[in-house]
Amino acid sequence: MNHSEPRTDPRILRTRRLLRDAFVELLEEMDVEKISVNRLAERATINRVTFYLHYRDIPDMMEKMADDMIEDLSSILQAPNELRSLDPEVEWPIMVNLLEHIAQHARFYKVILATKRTTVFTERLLGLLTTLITDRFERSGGDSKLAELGIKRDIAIWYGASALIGTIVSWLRSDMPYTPLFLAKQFALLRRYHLMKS
Amino acid sequence: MNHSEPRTDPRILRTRRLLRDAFVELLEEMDVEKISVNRLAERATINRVTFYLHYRDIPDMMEKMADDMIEDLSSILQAPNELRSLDPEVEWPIMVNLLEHIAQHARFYKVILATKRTTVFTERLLGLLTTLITDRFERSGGDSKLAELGIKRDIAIWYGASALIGTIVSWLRSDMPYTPLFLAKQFALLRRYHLMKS
DNA sequence: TCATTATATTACACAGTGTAAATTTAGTCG
DNA sequence: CGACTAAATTTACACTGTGTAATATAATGA
Repeated sequence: MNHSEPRTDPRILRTRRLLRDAFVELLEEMDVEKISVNRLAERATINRVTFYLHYRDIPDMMEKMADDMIEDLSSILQAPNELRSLDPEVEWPIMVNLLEHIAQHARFYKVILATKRTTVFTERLLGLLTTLITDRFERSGGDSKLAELGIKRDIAIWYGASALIGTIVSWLRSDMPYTPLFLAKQFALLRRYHLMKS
Repeated sequence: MNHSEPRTDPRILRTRRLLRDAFVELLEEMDVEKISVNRLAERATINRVTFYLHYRDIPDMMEKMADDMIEDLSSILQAPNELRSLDPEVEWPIMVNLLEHIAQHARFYKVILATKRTTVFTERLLGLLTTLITDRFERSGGDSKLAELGIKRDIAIWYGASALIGTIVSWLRSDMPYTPLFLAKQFALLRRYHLMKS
C-alpha cells in the first residue's frame, strides 16, 4: 500500500506541528495582531527564517490551517453510515460526529473559531441581538413554548442571534439583493415556524 | 438649550471623522493587518502622531468604532413606536428599522462586519455548513416547503448555516455545557419546527 | 485679543519584516 | 554504512512600522 503517497519529510511535519501548536498557544494568551513571526518562531523553538520556508506570512499560515481544518471536517461529513450515530432519536446523525470531533479538539476550535479582534464588531452586534431576542422571548411567552418543545432557552437564543447576524452579513456580502422590509418579513416567517408547534 | 452638552472641539471631530473614513476606505482595499498607523494617517491626511492623541493603537480604534456602532443601533432599538413600520404584515417592526439603518450605511457595515482575516476559519466553516444544509434541503424536499411558506431558499440557507456556526461558537465559548449529542438533538428540534407548517 | 488646546514637525530608540548567502544538521536511499 | 539531498540554522542587511518626547504652529471660543 501507500505507493502513491509522497511521504513528506518528518522534519517538515515537525516544524509545521511546532508552528501550529505554538500558534494555538499564543492565541490563548493574546490577540492575533500581537502574534509576530518573531514570537511565533521563538515559542515554536524554531528559527524565524524557517517560518518563511513554510508560509509567506501569518495570514497565509492561517489560511493553510483553515484548509486543513476543512479537510478534516469534510472527511467526517463523508464518513460511511456505519460510523454514524444510530440513536433513533437523532434526526441528523452526522451532526453528532461533527460536534464530537469539535469537542475532541476543543482547545483548537475554541481559540480558532472564537478568536477576537476584527470580530469586535460582529461580537458586539451579536450581543445586541442576543438582548433583543431575549426581550422578545420574555414578552411573547416564547419561553414556555421552548420548554414545551424541550428546547433550552440559551441554545435558542444563541441560535436565533447567530442566525440573524449571519444572515445580515451574507445579505451585505451579496450586496443586499432584498429590501430591508422583505428581509425582516422573511425573518418573521423563519422565526414563526420556529416557536410554534402546530 | 444644550447647556449640559460638553460640545467637543470641531478639530477633534474632524480628525476622528477623517480617521474613521480612511479606515473604511482602506478596509475596502486591503485586509486589516495591512492597515498600519502610517498608512491610515497618510490616507486621513493627518499627521501620524495625531493618531496617538486619539487612540492607543488600531485595535483600540476599532473598539471605539464598535462602541459608536452599538450606540447608534441601540438608539434605533429604543426608538418610539411611531417611528416604526406600521405595515400590518410586519411582525417585528423594529427589525425593519434596524435593517434600513444598515442598508443606509451599507458601505460601513459591509466592510466592518464582513472583514476578512481571523475570520478565515469561521468563513470556511460557514461555507462547509452551507453545503451541508443545501444538500439536506435537496434530499428532504425542504425546498418545496420553503416555497410554500414564501421563504427564499438562499435566505433559509444563510439563516440555517449562520445559526449552526454561531451556536457552535457560543457553545465553545461557554466551555461546552452540553454534550455533542444533546446539542445535535437541539438542532434537530430547532430545525424541525422550522420547515414544517403544521 | 488672548489663553487654551489640538495638530504638526522632527527626532529617536526599538521591534518586526522579508530576503540572501553560507553553514550545519538530519533524513533518505542505494 | 556512507553519500547524497533537503531542511533548518546562523548571520547579516535594508526596510517599514511603532510609540514617545520636545517644540512649534494654528485653530477655537470666551
